[in-house]
Amino acid sequence: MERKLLLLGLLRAGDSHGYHLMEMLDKHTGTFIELTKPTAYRLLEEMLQDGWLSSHEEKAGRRPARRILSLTPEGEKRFTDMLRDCLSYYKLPEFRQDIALLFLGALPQEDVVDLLVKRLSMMKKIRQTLLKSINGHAASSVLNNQLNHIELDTAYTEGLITTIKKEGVIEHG
Amino acid sequence: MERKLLLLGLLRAGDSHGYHLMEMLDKHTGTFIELTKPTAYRLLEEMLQDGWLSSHEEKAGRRPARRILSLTPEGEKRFTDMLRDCLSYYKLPEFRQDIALLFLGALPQEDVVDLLVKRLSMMKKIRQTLLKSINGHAASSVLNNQLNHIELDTAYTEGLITTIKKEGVIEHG
DNA sequence: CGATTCATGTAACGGGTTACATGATTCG
DNA sequence: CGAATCATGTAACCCGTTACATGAATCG
Repeated sequence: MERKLLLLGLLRAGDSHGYHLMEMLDKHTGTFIELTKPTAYRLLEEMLQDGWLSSHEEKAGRRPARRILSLTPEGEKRFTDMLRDCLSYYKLPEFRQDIALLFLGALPQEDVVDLLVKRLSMMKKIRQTLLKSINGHAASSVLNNQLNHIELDTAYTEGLITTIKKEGVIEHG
Repeated sequence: MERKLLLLGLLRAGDSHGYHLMEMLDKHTGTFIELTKPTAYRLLEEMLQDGWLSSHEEKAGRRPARRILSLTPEGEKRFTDMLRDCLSYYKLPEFRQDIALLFLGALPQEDVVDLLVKRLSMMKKIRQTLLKSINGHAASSVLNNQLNHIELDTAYTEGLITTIKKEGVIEHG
């Protein structure tokens, strides 16, 4: 599972605790990965149970104690195993958003254009935030690939809009 | 939710029953959408409960009875509402598979190349099946967009491989 | 002194999958 | 007669989210 891989990968760079890991992810990957606190804490807890991680409490000043996590040798092994599995595997991500495009004929043409324009503007916002997180970023190669994907969708949507304006909605199914 | 939209959209074209809907999806969208039987039956059941659909039993020959489903006016309304929502919304799909690319430095260079080559071959298989389902297909515009996405990833991965061969693994994080 | 940050989590729910259960019908 | 097709579903589980709970420390 990729999220465990991610957490283990971060811990490989140095011991850390849940809160700090989440901080790193927010900055590091931006929109790239969505991983919420409850999920992260649960995954870490699981990996502790399974012996992939060890922990000790650390009191810095009078703050609430941190649970510092470290990779165990077992965890290190699992990391490389999972890494090999993930690297050699590919799956086309699901483009659920495209489902709606199958039914353009169900709405008046002008409405379709308006709605697609809204969709376009969302894309452009996302593109902007992606661009920001790319600047001077370690993982910029991966993020650049994402940028290319969103630009592909943008071009596709723009094409759809102009086609619809010219030739009307194409009926599917 | 896009899957309900999809089922409603299919039912808009004519009354049908669960099994038949699943058949249409298998042929129609190929790899495009993954929707398993239990999910489909549950979604249909929910929409029946909510009055978006009505049903009647139909005994064809001596086969097990079919539950024929029809859109109600309520269902028709929900369909267009959801369609508008989905059309005007965009979200970048999550590329979880890219997580592994953040940690290429953790493996020997030759291994990374081998693993990425495997990944490439999976991409090419997926591309092939996509190409097949595009031929003479109603939803070919959307499928073509998907094809472009997979070709983008292919090119990216090929680029990675040649870079690694030339310059070694780029360290992240 | 109120808001934000640091730091931990739990509870409840949503959405989806795999594997299992059932049983008649038709095809080879 | 055995396998595939037609047709319905349930049970158990996995993965993930939102919203909530707690509480000290620091900042403005």
